[in-house]
Amino acid sequence: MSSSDEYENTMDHEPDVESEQIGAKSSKVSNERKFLQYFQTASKKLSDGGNDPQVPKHVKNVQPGTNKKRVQKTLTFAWSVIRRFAVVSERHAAPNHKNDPGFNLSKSIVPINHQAAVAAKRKKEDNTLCESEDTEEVMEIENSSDNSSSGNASLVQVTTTQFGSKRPIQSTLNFTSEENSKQASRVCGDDISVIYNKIDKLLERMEITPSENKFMHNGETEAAVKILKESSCLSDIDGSGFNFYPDTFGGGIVRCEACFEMICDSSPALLDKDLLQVQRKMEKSPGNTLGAGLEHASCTTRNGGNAHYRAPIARKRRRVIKERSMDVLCNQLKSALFTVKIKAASLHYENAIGLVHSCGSDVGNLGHGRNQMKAMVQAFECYLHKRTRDLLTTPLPSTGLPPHFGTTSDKSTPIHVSNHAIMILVMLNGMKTAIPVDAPPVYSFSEAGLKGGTADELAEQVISALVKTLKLPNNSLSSLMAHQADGQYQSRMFLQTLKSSTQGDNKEDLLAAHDIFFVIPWDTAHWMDLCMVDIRESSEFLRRFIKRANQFNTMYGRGKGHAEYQGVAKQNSLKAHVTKVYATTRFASSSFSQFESIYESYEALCKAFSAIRETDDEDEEMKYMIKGRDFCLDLCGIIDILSKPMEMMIKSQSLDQYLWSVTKWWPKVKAILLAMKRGPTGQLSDIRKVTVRKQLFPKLWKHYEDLNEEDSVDCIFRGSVITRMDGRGYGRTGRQHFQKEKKSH
DNA sequence: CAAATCGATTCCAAGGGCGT
DNA sequence: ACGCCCTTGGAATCGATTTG
Repeated sequence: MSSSDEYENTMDHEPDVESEQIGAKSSKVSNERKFLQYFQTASKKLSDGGNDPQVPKHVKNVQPGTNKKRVQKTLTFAWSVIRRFAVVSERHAAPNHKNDPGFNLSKSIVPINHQAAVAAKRKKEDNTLCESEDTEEVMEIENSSDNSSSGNASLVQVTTTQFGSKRPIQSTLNFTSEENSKQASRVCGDDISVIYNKIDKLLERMEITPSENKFMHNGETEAAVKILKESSCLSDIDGSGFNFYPDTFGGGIVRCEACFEMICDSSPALLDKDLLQVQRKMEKSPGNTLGAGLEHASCTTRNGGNAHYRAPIARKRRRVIKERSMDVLCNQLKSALFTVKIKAASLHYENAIGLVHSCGSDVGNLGHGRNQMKAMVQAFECYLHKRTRDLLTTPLPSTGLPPHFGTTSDKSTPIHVSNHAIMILVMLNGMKTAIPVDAPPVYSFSEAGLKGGTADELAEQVISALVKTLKLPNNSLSSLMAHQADGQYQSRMFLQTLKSSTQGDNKEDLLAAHDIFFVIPWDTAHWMDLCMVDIRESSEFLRRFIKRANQFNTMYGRGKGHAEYQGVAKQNSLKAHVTKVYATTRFASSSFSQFESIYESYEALCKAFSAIRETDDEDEEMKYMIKGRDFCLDLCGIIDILSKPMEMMIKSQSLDQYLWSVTKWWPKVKAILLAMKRGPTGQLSDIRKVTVRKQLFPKLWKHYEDLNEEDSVDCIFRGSVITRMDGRGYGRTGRQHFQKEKKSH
């Protein structure tokens, strides 16, 4: 956090649940992958207010070996067989282990791949009995609530006492290698009863132990035992706290969930490994057996039952941490989204985190740097692409086909690098929607030289955005119907490349250079803007007029001039629009508003000029430029003439107008323009004898009489009238001129 | 248990935009 | 032209985890 001092006093309400670092915690899973994993849940949580019952399931899915469904189907039979033997074996367990203080719930782990187990056992009997069990090491979670500085639960090894019985209580099965298990699966025998005995012992001990062990005397374990006893098949143990973990050989292991989770959580490296790999990992020496390893992952009553007693506590703690992690992640993702929305640099992600924290929300204690935002933005992007992909590949209910769509693209150079912005145009819930896809850099430099910018390369970029970025399947490309772009894309090469990549080559179409079913329409607005540029550049009249109109912005656009303009307008209670500049690089339609705002506030502008800036100097250019009668006439005329084309241009820019509507608009506009060309009627050489039609030139008509007044002092425009003298440009003001004429008469 | 490695964070500096 | 601010990449540092 860049300004941590500011927020330090709010640290009091930091929950004291644990001291583990919450946030973008690192593990074997890469940062980006983890964000992607979390993002779906997080985004769902964002959307439906956090009441997502799927969350624990999802988190669980990250762990291996929890695929219960498959097992419940295949091994229901096996479990029922085991249960049948249970009654018989009860007699065995009671006398054999009565005086066995070490006998415990660690036997809850029972391999039930029977054939493999039997074979392994047979093989084991050939060898000598394994003595390595006498001293065992139990992995145990250190209670980390007191040493919160490091915070992370660490594994410590505890040497446990020896079993009372000499013979191995749990038949340790030696199929740690794939070869052994393959060999084992070929052998079948009746020693399987040994396995059943283990389960009997387990059940028996679980029943006995609670009375002997205060730690085991909690409702959860008792309930688990009850469920386990009443189970007749594997699916019944659901909810008992024990779970079936399948292995890769079709068998599996019944484990105490809480204890196993505790082990796995404390050693994240185990998460990426499968069952046997976990086993090997947990074995300390190669000589150790699978059974011994399993025991470590089991629920155990050793150490006075402490381990199992702690496991549910640790589990609850983990769940609290997980929930907090989701909260934290949501807050962090919200901050990142906010930063994106305000179009700020990722540095401001840090500021957003600071703000969120200062508002009392939990932001964790990791993942606050701007570098973290990169991964989040990538996750956003991937998610958006997925949503777009789903939209484009899901068949519509009406047609049974995926929706047709179009693309549009344009180049842009914000600073130095030109980017090719590519968007998809598609109907979404009945609304025309433009979805951004990608913006690859146009030009690249390689050993072959400068590359990019040609028509076919641009077309390839469009295709690449669809195929590589969006990962659309190839058959979806045939739904691409059109590409909308400006002049540079109207080349045959672009169409050809795009069409052959999406819909395959069709020579007839290519020869005709167009295909009515695959079109590249030109953006109407761009086309009209080019017309406007042509008109502007070819007309000295317009250029001069724009130069004169820009004077207002120069004078009153900002600073002192702006204040004096606004002040004068307020004093005289006049309308005062903010002046604008006619930007030649921008669309003519956006610059057209300049003329309108001048028209609206011309009186205020002139008043401000007359009041403060105007001098008595007859040669002052400015007063003729902005207060001339010809300027007023031109202003009204230009607004009248251009208003219709500009209206059309603005309409054609909006997304909710169909491109081809312009074909209906243009004849009307053209008719109006032609009618304007015919009138004003009268002798144009003498402006005072020209009549203006109200319908065609509303503004000009409105002010024409005023502007024709010989003494125009009181006209609305309040400009000094300037007449043209002897074709030598602007002479004196109109008033001076008429005064002179009057004198001479 | 120490070294190595990895990841997150912070500090620093260069470069560009923009207002004065 | 100058200075301030923003952005961004890289180096340094710190802490946690893994490995030998």
